[in-house]
Amino acid sequence: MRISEVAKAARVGVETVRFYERRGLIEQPLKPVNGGLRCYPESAVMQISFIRQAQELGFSLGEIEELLSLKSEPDADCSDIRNRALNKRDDVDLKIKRLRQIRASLTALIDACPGEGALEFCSIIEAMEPRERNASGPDGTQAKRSNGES
Amino acid sequence: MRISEVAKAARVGVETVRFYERRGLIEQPLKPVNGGLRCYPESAVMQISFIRQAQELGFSLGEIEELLSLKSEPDADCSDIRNRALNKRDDVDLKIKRLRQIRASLTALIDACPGEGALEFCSIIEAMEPRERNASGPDGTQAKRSNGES
DNA sequence: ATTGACTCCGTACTATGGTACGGACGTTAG
DNA sequence: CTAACGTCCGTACCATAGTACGGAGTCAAT
Repeated sequence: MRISEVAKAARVGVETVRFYERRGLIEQPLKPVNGGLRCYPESAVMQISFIRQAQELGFSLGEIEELLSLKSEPDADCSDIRNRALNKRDDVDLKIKRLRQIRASLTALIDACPGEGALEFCSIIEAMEPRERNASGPDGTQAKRSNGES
Repeated sequence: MRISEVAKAARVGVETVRFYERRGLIEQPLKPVNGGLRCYPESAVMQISFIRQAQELGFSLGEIEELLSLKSEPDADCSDIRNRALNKRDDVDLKIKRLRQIRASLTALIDACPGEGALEFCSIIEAMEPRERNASGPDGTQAKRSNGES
């Protein structure tokens, strides 16, 4: 396959394939010795798909790299991978927990907001806006903002 | 207050305060006309705290900027803000939903993994690894791989 | 044989949210 | 008064995950 075919099949851009090669996430096929364009094995599509799937599972490219490199270590075993998945699940749990807190805060804000009228009465704004903006000089130093450029 | 005091009170770095100024998220106090260092009003701490809170609520700096600019529009009203909060809550809901799917996938992977033994038998790896790598072995693609026409 | 599409490759740029640096000032304590 | 620390400011840099570009090479069809 040519790179554009691989990219299309894996639903990424050609540049993304190259980017993954540069990152070392996928192996770049050698150019034919006689010169010419690289030929990609079908498996490249699967590899890229895997990367995208792993990203969807919340792994960063760096983590995916680690995962991938584990495979080449002869004495790595299943539990290494499993532990990573376990850790990642904990990460995901934490994220969910934090999002739930965020959601609760947003709901509180939404419920408290009258939903109409001027902003002065909007409790969301109130929650975030300090009472007064910028008073004059803190110690009365020349509050006139006529020019003041240094 | 001086910038370092503001930064400390808002629990951010001095550079972050400056960064927010550059971004236009907070107003940079004028330098005293007579020269010297900028004096920050107490409210600057609240403004920065608000930014951080809004970030925690899942708003990006760009969105926070929008929120902030809404306040200066005289005919903006409460419902604009409320709708933004509503939209953001929907975003959060979506994120939670996706994370739950991710979590389920991870759990499936974890449960299916024997948890010990060589990687060849690890179902997590299996789930992500295409059946065959590359015709010539682990990395021995080096062979002359007579560029079979692709 | 020439055109046009595709590939190869390095480099540069995008956005996001900061962090760090260096030199010139300002401020304050000894 | 001078040293040492803080501020000011522009600029450069970090990581992340790509995207874009320009010029040269390659390939297939006309």
